[in-house]
Amino acid sequence: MRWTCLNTKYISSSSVLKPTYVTNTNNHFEFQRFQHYGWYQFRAVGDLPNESLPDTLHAKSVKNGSLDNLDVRNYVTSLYVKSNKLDYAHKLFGESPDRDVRSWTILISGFARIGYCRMVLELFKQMQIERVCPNQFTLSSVLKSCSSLSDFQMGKGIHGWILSNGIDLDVVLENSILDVYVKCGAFDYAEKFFETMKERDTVTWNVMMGAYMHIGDMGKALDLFRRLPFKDVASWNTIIYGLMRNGHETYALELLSEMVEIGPPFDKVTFSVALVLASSLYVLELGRQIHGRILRFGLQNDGFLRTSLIDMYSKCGKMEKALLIFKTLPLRTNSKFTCHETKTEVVSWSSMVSGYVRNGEYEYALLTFCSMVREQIMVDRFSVTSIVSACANVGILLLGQHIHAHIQKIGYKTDVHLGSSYIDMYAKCGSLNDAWMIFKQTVDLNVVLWTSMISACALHGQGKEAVRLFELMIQEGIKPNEVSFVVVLNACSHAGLLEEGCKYFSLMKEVYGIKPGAEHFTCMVDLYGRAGRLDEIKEFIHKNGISQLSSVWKSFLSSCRLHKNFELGKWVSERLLQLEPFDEGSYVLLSNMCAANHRWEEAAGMRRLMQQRGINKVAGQSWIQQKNQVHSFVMGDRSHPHSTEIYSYLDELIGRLKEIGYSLDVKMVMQDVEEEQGEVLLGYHSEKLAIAYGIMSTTSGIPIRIMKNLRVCTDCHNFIKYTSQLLDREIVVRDLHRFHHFKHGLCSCEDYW
DNA sequence: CTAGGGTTAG
Repeated sequence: MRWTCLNTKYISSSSVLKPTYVTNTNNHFEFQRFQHYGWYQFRAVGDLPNESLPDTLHAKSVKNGSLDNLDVRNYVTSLYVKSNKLDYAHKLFGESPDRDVRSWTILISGFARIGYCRMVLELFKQMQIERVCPNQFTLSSVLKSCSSLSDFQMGKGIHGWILSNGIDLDVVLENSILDVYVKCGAFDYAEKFFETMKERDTVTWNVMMGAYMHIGDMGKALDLFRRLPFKDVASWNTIIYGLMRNGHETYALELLSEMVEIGPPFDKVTFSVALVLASSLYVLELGRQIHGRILRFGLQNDGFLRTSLIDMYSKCGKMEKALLIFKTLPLRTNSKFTCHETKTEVVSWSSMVSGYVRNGEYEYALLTFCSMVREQIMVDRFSVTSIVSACANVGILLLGQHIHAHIQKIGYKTDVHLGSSYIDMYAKCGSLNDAWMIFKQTVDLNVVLWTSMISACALHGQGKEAVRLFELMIQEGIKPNEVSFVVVLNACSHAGLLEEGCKYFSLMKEVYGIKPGAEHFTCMVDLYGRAGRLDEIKEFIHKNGISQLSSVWKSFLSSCRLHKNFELGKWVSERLLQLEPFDEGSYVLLSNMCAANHRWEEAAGMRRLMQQRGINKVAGQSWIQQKNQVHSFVMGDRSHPHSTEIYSYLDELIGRLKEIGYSLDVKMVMQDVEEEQGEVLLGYHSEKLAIAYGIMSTTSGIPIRIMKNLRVCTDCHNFIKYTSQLLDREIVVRDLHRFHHFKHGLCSCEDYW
């Protein structure tokens, strides 16, 4: 986990986030937004010779009275649809005195094409009320929308209706039905239906292949692919994408090159899939080559490929490149876009936002998000989710609340994606209560949501509560996955629950068949270490063959320090330095272990070695938010405008604390600090300065929240405990790994962090 | 006027 100190002056101006769209919580909400940004400002006409044709024709037919004719009206409507003026088409349709199947179909297929599924279903409902019998075209459009929305009931209903009304089923319609079942995850239905199909074409096979890939049955999918008599581009795309999603990137890459040799030429989707493949393999070179091919094919202006490129570069850590691609986005001129292009424009923006978040550049993420709002780009669910996650990592509660309110104003309901981000955000911003509130309010709880909540508890030192939740989750019939186990093992190790931890570790392997990864092993080593079972760690490492994992050795070493086992620590550190000769953490750990055992000479030697090897330590920094400003402090810092007052208040405070039993251990301050080392005397560590400022500048009663980029040292931890007692003040400290809640002289971590 | 394949969460 990496925290960032963010300067809110750039982003806190609340006017920036003023909601600009129509707020409505009913079903038409999406439609209104589309109207607001979408088609009405667009004039592009696709394949029409003259963009004003529908309007001209419309006006003409009104004049000569031919608009009373149903066929003419249908024709004009279809022209509007073609030119992406769906609002006009809809209006004309609504004003019609009579409509036939064709009128409905034109409109429904138009909305289905641009992916506006809710409108399709709404129209279909009206159609039924007016007792108009749908034809095959209508039905397949409606089914497409059902599958996009994963509306199983609706799809099943339509299927039943088709059967009972004796509608002719052709391949296209049958494929649509099959697709609905697959998309809704009803594989038993899909398979049963597949058996009854009269005719099967390439599309049918592709759908089935995709279905097998979706449930992770690679064998069946590959078998099908190999036996397929005719493979089109989509067959290749499906199989390559499926392999990749199932974690077989290398195999996917092999097939991609096979495709180059003997397969059909690439299309847009192939390029897109190939880019995702490059980024999941972290092979920037491959991505570059694909980019080159896209340029050669002249496809660089395709919206979807632009977002894929942005995504690839950002996943490979090249935000500058991503930004270059992003800048090729045509400016909004209100006349050039079609609906489809608007959609990919939105995705480009949200890709940028999530790219910045992924790369830890939260400030840019927030700025981009703000521009998005300002430029009136439709803020979609993706960008909203990303931005919540940016707030989580920035850790400013006020900002998070602000964004939360804004999202609610836009009208997005809290689904699982957003919900888990909210929980994470509130937890990381220090408000466990709000995290709980979101958790309790969300209706469809899935693994990710539960895992977020369990992680939230663990983060705030409530290990036992985390374990209780984990048990509850299993009782509710939710299957934990690998992340859930990382989180629960983490909770166990924080709370010192060795037995439970071991139980879950074997449960994971034996009952859930999850192969432990580096993180699980590290948690286990941590667990043994905190419980003081140092000898068992050696055995554990040997037994599991994990001696190449440096995180395991790091955890081992800090346990040696905790239990002051110098000899063993020495042995461990040799292994660690072999694995990570340039990692600052290893040196810091080692020097601290020496210090903990009063080996001052060796501790100093360690730091000298670091200097010789040119390894720099991250400077300790603490920050506190007051109103719209972030005040940050480093040790011994005098740059703050009120620094004189802060220091004299701190001295006075330390004096008063000493009266109730606090003693400043200079030696400890200088040495036993994991991160901030004692070049400056008297222990003006950054967190003390931040807390002093916090007390001075706020009224009593409200908790003081400070953040630190490193771990808290023992002395400061002590200092804060006494302060919370003396001033009867709640102090919340977020350090590198967790939250400490200080109250009445005690800390939620129970002095074990 | 019609089907299949491509980016969000812990």
